[in-house]
Amino acid sequence: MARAARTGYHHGALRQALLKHATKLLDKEGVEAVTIRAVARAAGVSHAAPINHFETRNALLTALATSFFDNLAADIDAHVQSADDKLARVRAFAVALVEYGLRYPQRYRLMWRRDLLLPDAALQLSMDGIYERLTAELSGVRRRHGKSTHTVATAMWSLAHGYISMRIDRMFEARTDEVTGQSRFEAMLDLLLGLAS
Amino acid sequence: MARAARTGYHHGALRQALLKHATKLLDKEGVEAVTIRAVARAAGVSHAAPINHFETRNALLTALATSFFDNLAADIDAHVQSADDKLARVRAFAVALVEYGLRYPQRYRLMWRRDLLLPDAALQLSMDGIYERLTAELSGVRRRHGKSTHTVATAMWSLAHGYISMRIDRMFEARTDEVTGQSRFEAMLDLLLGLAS
DNA sequence: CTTGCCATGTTGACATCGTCAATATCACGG
DNA sequence: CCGTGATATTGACGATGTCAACATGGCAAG
Repeated sequence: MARAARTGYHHGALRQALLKHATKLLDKEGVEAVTIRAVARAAGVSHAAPINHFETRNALLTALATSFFDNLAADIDAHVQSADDKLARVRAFAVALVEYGLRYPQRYRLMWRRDLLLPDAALQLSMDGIYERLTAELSGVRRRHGKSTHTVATAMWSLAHGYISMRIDRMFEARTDEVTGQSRFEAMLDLLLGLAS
Repeated sequence: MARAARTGYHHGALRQALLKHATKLLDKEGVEAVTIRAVARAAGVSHAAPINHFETRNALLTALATSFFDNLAADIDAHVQSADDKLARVRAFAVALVEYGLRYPQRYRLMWRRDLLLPDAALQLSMDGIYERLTAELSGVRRRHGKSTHTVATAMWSLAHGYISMRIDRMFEARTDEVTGQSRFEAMLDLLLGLAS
């Protein structure tokens, strides 16, 4: 299985092709454009062919989201590894998350569309992996306050997720004063981590 | 106009009725269930009747979201007014926001579905009103750090929005240790406001 | 080498949706 | 008393997800 060329009737590697075209459609036109039929058209197969590889549209979207979580995890690892200081690793985690969200807004949105994603072991695993990376990094940092690691993790996660969501939805567009973009987020992170100057 | 009883053919107060049934449908089954036809059925009119009051489905959803933002603003005002201390008012703002989001998850989700909401002056006004309340409360609070009011506002907003979103999507479900719910969020807020014990 | 099985594709159908156009009803102002 | 404009209805169209019936052909067992 997983052949490369199509034999005329059978495609040969439809699953991969579907995921590729679905991602392209998602990035370009948003999740609404990722219909089974549109993806099938893009791959040059009949409208019902995808059902052999993804039982429903939501199953396709779930597979997509899983792959995005894995990509994000890789990005995070790369960022974190290139930081020396323990605190810098924590910041690198958050920065990687924000960068991914702002770079691929449609993917990021899909990743949290609980109403579209099926309960799925693989997806859950990929998601949990990210959160575990965060708690792992945080547990190594000394704290002056009495909050638990989970509290700090939840706070950082919420801050980053909220910031990304609002930026994607252009909520801050009209009221950015001097500081914007990455440095804006890092200033917020300083606040949370008690590093405010 | 805005009569009460239906005359047999004409409804009399369809617009109100549509919004009421749409809200009920939304709370019960999510935004996907809020179709023009379903709302029309609930109101006991034909499938195309709503078009006289809302040009498209998204226009209906936009009107819904606007009313929710107004309700939220009222909730916030009530919470904030019952606090004496300036800092307590800021905390009351955040708590009101979180309470609303967790109380009406489907409404809260819809309020941020930029892909479903039309660019609309009334909606924008209602949204902006909320953010302005936050900056107004924040500008009265003394700060030890050098961050601007906007930075703190953005941070608080992001933290609350992220927390609500993740709670709605049950992201923290599996990993809540001792502290949960409201007190969990308040602990996070302490962190951000530099009140960590 | 042959044969038959079954994963993979195709075709056609159905219900549902948003939206539009044509038509019907009726409350109210002239 | 009448007709006109706002409001409802009916019917249609194309798009969608999904299912069932059928076609194709790669591959493994004989």
